[in-house]
Order: sequence, then structure tokens, then C-alpha cells
Amino acid sequence: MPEGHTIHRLARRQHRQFAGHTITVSSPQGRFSAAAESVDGRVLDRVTAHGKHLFAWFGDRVVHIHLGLFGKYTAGEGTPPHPIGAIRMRWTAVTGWTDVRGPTACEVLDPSGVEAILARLGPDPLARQPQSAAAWTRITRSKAPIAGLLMDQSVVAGIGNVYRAEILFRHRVPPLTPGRELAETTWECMWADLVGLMRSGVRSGRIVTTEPVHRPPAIRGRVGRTDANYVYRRAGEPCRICSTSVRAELLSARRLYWCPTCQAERRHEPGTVAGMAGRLPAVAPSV
DNA sequence: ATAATATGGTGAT
DNA sequence: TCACCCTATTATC
Repeated sequence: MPEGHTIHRLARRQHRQFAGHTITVSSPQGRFSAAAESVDGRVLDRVTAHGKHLFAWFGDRVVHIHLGLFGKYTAGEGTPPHPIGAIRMRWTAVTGWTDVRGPTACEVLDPSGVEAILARLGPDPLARQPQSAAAWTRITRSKAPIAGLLMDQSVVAGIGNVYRAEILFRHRVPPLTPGRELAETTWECMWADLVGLMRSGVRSGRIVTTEPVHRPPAIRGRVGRTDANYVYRRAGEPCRICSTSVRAELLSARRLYWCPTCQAERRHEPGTVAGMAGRLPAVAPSV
């Protein structure tokens, strides 16, 4: 389930488990064997993340992972299990092991290769010092729909289909609003909200975007799988706020979910906080 | 058993 | 806009 929060969570976990240790790097599946050899037996310095990209630094060689839609990591302590399925890359160290399956990208880069990737990514809400300015510059100069811009990793890095749908709902923004028609105050609210939601996602390992008041009481403190979001994957179900049937349509080959009532077209009113005013608190929900 | 689907991205047309 | 890559899980026959 890889949106930005997943990658940052992995980076943190891998850093904690493996940094400072000698790593045995292999490719049970074989497709990464040659590159694995170039970092095998090195000491891992650190693991970093930007957007959906993961970087494991071994001196001047950097393993770059992008999980894509299907990629997954598994990990554990002790000796690794017998390989089952297609394990592209496996690490083993005295502290344990980790496997990755199905990544879109699994390659060894030099630092300039990393720079090239970072250069084409927009600001990441999960950065230590989140900087929204560059994203706003792109949005306010574009006539493309805001729903598309949010998914464009060169505008904002780390948002995926869930955060996209949910952040638009939480700020009552019609998904097809051209970027240039979005009020700056609305964008500032959306960005601040993204920072909170995604940080909460890193902590919990899931994407919970509903406010407690909009979902049934949590059972044993656990938010139900079907109660975690407002519109994502809820096509045809009643909106949690107004009961209108949630709609879904394909936009650039990705399914877009929204409530046609809560996110209705409305006249742009410069200088007003069109977003969360009077509707949702400007804080991330407690999970 | 087979098909559809999924939180993503690239490169050709 | 489309074809395609990657893998696992869920839905349908």
C-alpha cells in the first residue's frame, strides 16, 4: 500500500534496523543479482525517503527503490525464511532480514543519480521542513484539474490516489477545479492538512482521514477498515456528511472519487477560506 | 479456475 | 491516450 507515508515509514524502520551494519544483499529472484553484487557486504549508512522514493546509502552507492503499485516489503528478526515467491532483493544482517517483491524500480545509483530523481520531484509534505511554495507556483499557473495536479509527483511528492481523493473532500474542492482557480488560502489549508494526515499515516501505517464524529465508535480503539475514509473506494455509498451517493470516474487512468454535493461547483471567492471553515477542524484525525 | 482489481509510473503513439 | 511493467489478493464463474 505504497503512498508517501508507507515509504517514509519503511525508511525509518530500515534505518533503525540496519543502519551501521554490514548488509548481505542478494536477489533470490535473480533480476537484481548484478547490481546486488555492487553493494553486497557494504555497511549501510542511512535510509532516506522523498515522496514515494526510497534510498539506501552504502557510501557512494545508493539502492533506489520505488514500490510502484504492487511492491511490498516484508521484514523480520533472526534468519530469513526460505524464499517464497518473487523476491527481487533480500538484505540480511545480524539484526535480521528484509525482502522486497514487485518494485517498479530497484537499482543502484551514484549520488548524482539520486540528485537527478530529487530534481524532478515536488515538495514532500513529509519533509522535516515542509515547503509548499514550489507546489503552489505550479498549481496557480496551471489550468489542469487540481485532482490531476495533486497526483503529479513533480508538483507534490508522495500523494497517491487515497490522499488525493480524501484531501479534496476534506476541503470541499471540486476535483476538476483548474489549478489556477484554487484560492491560495484553500491550498494553504490543504497543505497543512496533508502534513498532519500523512504524518499520522507514518505513525499508524494506514490512511485514516475521517474525523471521529463522522464514523462509528472505534472498537478497541481501532478504526474500522470501512470507516477510515470519506470517499475513497466508496462509489455508490452515501456520503458520510450529506448522504449523497459518492461518485467515481476515471481521470487519467486512475479512479477518482468525490461527493458531488459536498464538492459542488461554486463561484470562486477570492480571499475567503473556502476549505474547511465551519466544516472540519484543521487538524489530523486521531487514529 | 479464471478474471478483475489495486494506494504507480514510463515510454511510445 | 494507450500499452506495458511488476505481484498479490479478491471477486466471479
